[in-house]
Amino acid sequence: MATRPYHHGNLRETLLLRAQATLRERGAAALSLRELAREAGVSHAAPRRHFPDRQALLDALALAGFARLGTELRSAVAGAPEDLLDQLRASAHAYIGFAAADAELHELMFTSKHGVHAEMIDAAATEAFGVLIELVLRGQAEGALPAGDPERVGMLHLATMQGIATLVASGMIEPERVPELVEESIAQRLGAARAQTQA
Amino acid sequence: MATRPYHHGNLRETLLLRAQATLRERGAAALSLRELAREAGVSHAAPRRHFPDRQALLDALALAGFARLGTELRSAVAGAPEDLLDQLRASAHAYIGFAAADAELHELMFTSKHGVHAEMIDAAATEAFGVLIELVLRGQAEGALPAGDPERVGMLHLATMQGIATLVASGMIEPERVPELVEESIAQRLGAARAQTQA
DNA sequence: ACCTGAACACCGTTCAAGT
DNA sequence: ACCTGAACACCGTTCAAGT
Repeated sequence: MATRPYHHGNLRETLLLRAQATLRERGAAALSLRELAREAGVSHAAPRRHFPDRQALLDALALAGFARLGTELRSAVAGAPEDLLDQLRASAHAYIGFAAADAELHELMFTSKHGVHAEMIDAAATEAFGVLIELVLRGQAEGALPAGDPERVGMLHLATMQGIATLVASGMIEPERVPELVEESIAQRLGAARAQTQA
Repeated sequence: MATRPYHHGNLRETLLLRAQATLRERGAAALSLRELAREAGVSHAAPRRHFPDRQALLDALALAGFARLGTELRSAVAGAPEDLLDQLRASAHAYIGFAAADAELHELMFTSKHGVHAEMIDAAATEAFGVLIELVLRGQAEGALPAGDPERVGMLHLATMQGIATLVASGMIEPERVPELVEESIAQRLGAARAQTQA
């Protein structure tokens, strides 16, 4: 019979995987280092080598969340037709869908107090949102989106997606209404660009 | 010498007030029913009459938050010139300012799991956002804002404010950049309306 | 109607000690 | 380098009992 070795060998990943499942199923409040340790079959103090405290675990979850969000945004855009409109739409639904499917994770990703890891998480977020910013840049180059500081126009678009996602998660927007909100948002930006070029 | 009476007489309000301060100063994670009870000079089980569990306290805080947000939005609009643009600007900054000054409360207000009190909180949110929706309606009547389902146009505006607020709170938007984002947002909506009427 | 006190089962965090 | 076990100080929640 194989006895469990003293060194787990893969504890960090094991803890992180279980934590992701718990977060999704029972929320961030239900996350406990001790319970995760129990589930991994190690002592309650073992996680400490990998996550010095509870916040470190939450931050690691947020970080992994941004990595996955980035992947999903990229593949949504890659899977859509070449058309700018289709890609804007696809990325919007990918973003809002991510937040709806993993509301607790999404909340964690945008919480105000990451403390020590704030910089790392900010960098991951910037990386994840890179696709959206690129899309906006392309739209501006085509004259389809409003001109002006690309960072500003991109951030505004991002904020709108973020806002819709949060309002859906908090129950203030019914999921069925998401498509028309996305359409309205895109239509208004295109309209604003048209008004600019006609001025 | 006056001895503390057996009945506190005002325990619920006392707990709520202290909780608001703690939330602002040390965050939601630091909120403990036992500590609040200690600070109020009652036994640790006393809060139970007023807040059956911790979530009930958090929900009460969210509810009070929406009430205050509604007040601040209304007074911001009331304090601005008659001009639609000025009022849109004023309400936007009031909203984002509220979230910046009370990031933890704002987070709590839009969390995904209010559970039992979700309906009550939704109603409070709708009430608080009433002013914004009225503003949008007026803008549509003047032809200054895009036409179409007022709920949709209003929700989109709301979502944008919400998104900017969240991104500021999470450190992804520097506070100094808020004014230009607000201006860009308003300008794009006005532009979209112009493009509509010219079509 | 409102509050107390004891009890239960959980936490996060720390640290000397083991492998 | 990684994990254990005991210890400490905290929780939320429950409930019989007091005023």
